Amino acid sequence: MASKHNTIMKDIANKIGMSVVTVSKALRGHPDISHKTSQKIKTIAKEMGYLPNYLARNLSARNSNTIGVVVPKIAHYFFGSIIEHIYNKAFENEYEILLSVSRENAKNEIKHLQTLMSMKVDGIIISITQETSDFEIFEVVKQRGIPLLFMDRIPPISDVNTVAFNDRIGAFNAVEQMIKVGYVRIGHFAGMESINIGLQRYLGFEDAMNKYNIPINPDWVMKAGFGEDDGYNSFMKLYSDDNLPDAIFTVTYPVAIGIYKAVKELGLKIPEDIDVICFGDANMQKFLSPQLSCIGQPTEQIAELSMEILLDNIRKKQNGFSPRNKIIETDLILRETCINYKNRDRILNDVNDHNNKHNRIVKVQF
Amino acid sequence: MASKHNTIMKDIANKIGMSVVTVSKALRGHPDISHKTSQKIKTIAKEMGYLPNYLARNLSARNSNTIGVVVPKIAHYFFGSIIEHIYNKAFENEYEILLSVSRENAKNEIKHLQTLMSMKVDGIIISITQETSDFEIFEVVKQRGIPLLFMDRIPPISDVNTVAFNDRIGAFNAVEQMIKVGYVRIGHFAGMESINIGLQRYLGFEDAMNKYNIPINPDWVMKAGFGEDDGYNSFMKLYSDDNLPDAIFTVTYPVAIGIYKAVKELGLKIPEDIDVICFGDANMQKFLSPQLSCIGQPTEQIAELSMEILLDNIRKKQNGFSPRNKIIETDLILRETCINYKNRDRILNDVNDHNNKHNRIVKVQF
DNA sequence: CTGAAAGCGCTAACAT
DNA sequence: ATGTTAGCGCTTTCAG
Repeated sequence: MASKHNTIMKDIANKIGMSVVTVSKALRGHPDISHKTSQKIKTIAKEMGYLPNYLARNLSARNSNTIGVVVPKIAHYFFGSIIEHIYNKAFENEYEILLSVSRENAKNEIKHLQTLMSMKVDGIIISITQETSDFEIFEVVKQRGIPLLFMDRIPPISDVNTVAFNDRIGAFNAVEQMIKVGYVRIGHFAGMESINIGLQRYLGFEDAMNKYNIPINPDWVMKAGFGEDDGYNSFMKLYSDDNLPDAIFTVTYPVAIGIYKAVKELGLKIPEDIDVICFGDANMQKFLSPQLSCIGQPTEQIAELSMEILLDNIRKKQNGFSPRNKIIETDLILRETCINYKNRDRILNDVNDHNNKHNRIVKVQF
Repeated sequence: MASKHNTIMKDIANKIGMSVVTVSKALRGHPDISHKTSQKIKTIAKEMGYLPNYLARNLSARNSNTIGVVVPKIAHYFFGSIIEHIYNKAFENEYEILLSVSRENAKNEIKHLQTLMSMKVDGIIISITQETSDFEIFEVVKQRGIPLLFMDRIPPISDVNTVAFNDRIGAFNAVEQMIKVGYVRIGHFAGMESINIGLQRYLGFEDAMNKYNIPINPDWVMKAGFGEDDGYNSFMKLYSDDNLPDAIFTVTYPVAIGIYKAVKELGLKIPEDIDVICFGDANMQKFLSPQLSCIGQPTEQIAELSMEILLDNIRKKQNGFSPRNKIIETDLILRETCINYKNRDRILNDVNDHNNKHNRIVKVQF
């Protein structure tokens, strides 16, 4: 530290002939100190370019005014957007954010959580990776008394704060939309079931299919990951098996993008050859051709609510705080996919077929 | 801290009847300690769920093994991608990343820089906001002896590390491509000139126009920001003035997206009514319709090089380190825009006109 | 209103 | 090979 300029409290204290304690108190606006000396000290501090040493401050004060955030990805509209909102909320409340990116890797996730604990953050907001299956680390966090909140991606453990979207209803709405448009041959590119968003979205899909008495073709339910590659590969698989459904509901928008990519390569057309709707909105979807319809997740809402609950937990953790679990509703955003029959005749045939076989009426809106 | 489980070194020391110092050394693999006791201590530490307190460690060791990163945005492919690569590099080198997002706000930027200094980071990588015009804070960082590196967005100050793309040549290549395709009526949606990427890309535009002796129409040079809104508004302005060029080179891809949006709303067509090429690549561009051609920036390269230089600076700062300035070349990525004439006859007329007037030959490749 | 004493958890320098 | 001493910069008692 060969720097000219690294004022500490002691320097200020020496300069004005007072003690370090007085300086410390004055700088923090402690009522002990008279307004006059307080002002004087603050002025001098500014003149001398004083900056507090948070390591020392936090070590001694045993709180850091810092909250840790762990997300699986960052080059991704959903998380990018959430993080910006978390920052805003943190700023308002004079908290710092320590951001970690696990890159969908459970080992990284553990490492990051340990680091955050070692940095003595006041609380943690986390969206777990798609592969997280060992939940012990979360127990450790809890046992250490660090307020913890799971956001969007939630592990099956109890007694923790959670804020999630209503994935099941959202998925249901998407699939119901497909059915209302007239589709019967419906596929679902799903995520892992080990994670809530994978499972719940699958269940929503199932709910809708069941409600309309449409049998689920297991060949068309591809359980993979949440990424573009997963969508691409799943689609290619079905295509090469010559076993394409008419429309696909995807668990995330990158998966849908993967389908767009495959479709483009294969010289197919959306929605004529295959129609698509996805869970999750992103800025770019309205620029796709055709514009991708989706289930929109209000990211600002999840970010703000998560922060509010966590901050509340931090403030009240001494006097007993019971974990809260919140669900946020999603929006059905209709753009240019899954809004129209793609092949009136074939669909009519399919539907008639289906209705004959299943003694159940699917209405088609043309 | 009403937690059951917050082992500190002292607890370990007590348990095995040794001193805290021995534990500290053992845990860090200090050669002082015999392999045997070292192993023993490590085992016990693990059993007791010991996690180091970084605040204490860093306060006493006066280095934090942490580097601060400040970026203007995060819900943005370019920065998202860079950050992921920075994380990878940091991991390899056992560094932590403290990530701050300024949200294009110079005040936030200053605040974040102060926080990072207060947190005693070992070094800082920063991409400044589009509005940063007061560079004093960077001097403060330098004076404090904290290694500093500017990445991509660089202020006009000397004696600091910088890693940037060759914006001028990149822009030149984009505009030359437009000219080769046959455009003469070329506009540029530029950024602020106060920041290097704004200025350099403008200069590259100018270089190309000059090389081919095409006069620059100042009405078509819109100097605004780097966002989608800027592109949208600029385009709407030109449109409502009934003064559209044939093709536009944009300073960033969000600006181009803004044009796509305006074009869609106005019922115009790309590239028939207006052609576009932009600086900066993003995952989504190949899904736009038409696919947007651009100048690609190798994000992995800039991230890795930045980290390497910064780490080198950190290691050598005691024994004198001279700031390094690196330039990375860009790629011209041709997709579906600016690859073809949009109106052969008109362009031929334009070009003939132009050649007659300027005694210079622009070749059109049909 | 101000300050002296003690300590946060850890590490570096110097013994032993 | 292990321990003692001192201190990182700050905050929290508790006396004055």
